[in-house]
Amino acid sequence: MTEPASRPRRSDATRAGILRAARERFAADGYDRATIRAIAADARIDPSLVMRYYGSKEGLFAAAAEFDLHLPDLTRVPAHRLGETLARHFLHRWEADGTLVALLRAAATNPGAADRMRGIFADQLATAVSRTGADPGTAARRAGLVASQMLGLALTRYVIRLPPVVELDPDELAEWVGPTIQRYLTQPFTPPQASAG
Amino acid sequence: MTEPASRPRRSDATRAGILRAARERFAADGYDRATIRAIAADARIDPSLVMRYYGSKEGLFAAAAEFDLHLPDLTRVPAHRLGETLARHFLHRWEADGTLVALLRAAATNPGAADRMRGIFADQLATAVSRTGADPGTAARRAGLVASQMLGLALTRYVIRLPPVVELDPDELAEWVGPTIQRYLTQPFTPPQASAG
DNA sequence: CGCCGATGTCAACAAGCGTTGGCCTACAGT
DNA sequence: ACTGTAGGCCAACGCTTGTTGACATCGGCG
Repeated sequence: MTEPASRPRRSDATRAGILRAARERFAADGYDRATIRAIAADARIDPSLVMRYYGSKEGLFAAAAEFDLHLPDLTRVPAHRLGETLARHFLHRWEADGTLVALLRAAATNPGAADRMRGIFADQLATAVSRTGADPGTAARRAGLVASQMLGLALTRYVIRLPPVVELDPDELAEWVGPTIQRYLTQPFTPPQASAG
Repeated sequence: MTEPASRPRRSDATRAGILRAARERFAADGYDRATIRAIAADARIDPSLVMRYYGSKEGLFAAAAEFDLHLPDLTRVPAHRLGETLARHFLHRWEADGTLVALLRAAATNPGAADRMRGIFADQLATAVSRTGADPGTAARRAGLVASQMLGLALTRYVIRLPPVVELDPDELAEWVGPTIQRYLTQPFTPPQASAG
């Protein structure tokens, strides 16, 4: 299946350039406002080449929005540090790679992007959470709650840029958010609703 | 300033219809994909009327994205129930009015919408938080953390539609998220980093 | 050299967009 | 009944978009 590296095609650099420009544009502008023409201009090639190599704008986005959370093996993390570990990992990952921001911006208006976002969190986050030893019946919900906080952080910090969230540095954010994640992962379901009356 | 109600203009119904259709379209499609033509079709009028009444697409959005969180007076809420109260209020408010979702979707790609979002949280949420008796020096950061969780919930539930977050009902969500908000509002800053070293 | 596929450019297409100005219609004031 | 005006529709504009197909250029191979 994997072709032998015998023929490093001369166009590989062009392909890669298009992909890099596409990621930047999608991250900065979202799916609709990022135009093929602008991406091609950034990569200093003709727009029609984008079509040749990626078929369509949708195809280009699909290639540009490939994203791996690179989640660590949570079975090797002490149970009481799961929250902090995850929070730190997410922040570190996002600061280094804008792809998630591109995907997030696009997911707000593009159904395909939203679908891919759901896939990432089902395949990667929910899977990792289910390996923490959490009750399998609750793992998906716990992963959803974790996603709500971590994506909310990405949204307010990188997309909407709420000043207080932008100004806090990653370490401070992890200290605040870590315990939240920890509780979503470990607190028993149906919490004491004692005072209900 | 406020004109006497002497002249209930015949076009008021049209204006309102445009606004209603605009809110729905902006909420469903975001700023770019929501077209004036589609909004006009929903309201069963001609696209040019939208221009007559709201000047431009930007103007229409500005009118459609007017949003009041209607936050309760937090000084009247017992200190230990602030988190639960706020979480419940947000969820209730969003289930009833799609305007915030419209603003959220648009804010992902439209700078003006993001600006308005920042304004809402500075003017309404940060103000309310600062009245809880929190240290004025930390109130803005606390409000930012609250926003990160609540907007993350809105994002995953209404925009990306992560299944586990969609399936939980508002009461369950409030039980999970309430304590998070409570901690963001009340936990002292520079939390004990005892175990370091 | 002469061929040929891979690589890249150019010009144009049809469609959709926000926006504009002219024209028709109905109603209030006299 | 006549007229002015507010409310509404229609057709078109200029522009940008994704996408396409014809044409140029390069680089290895006979």
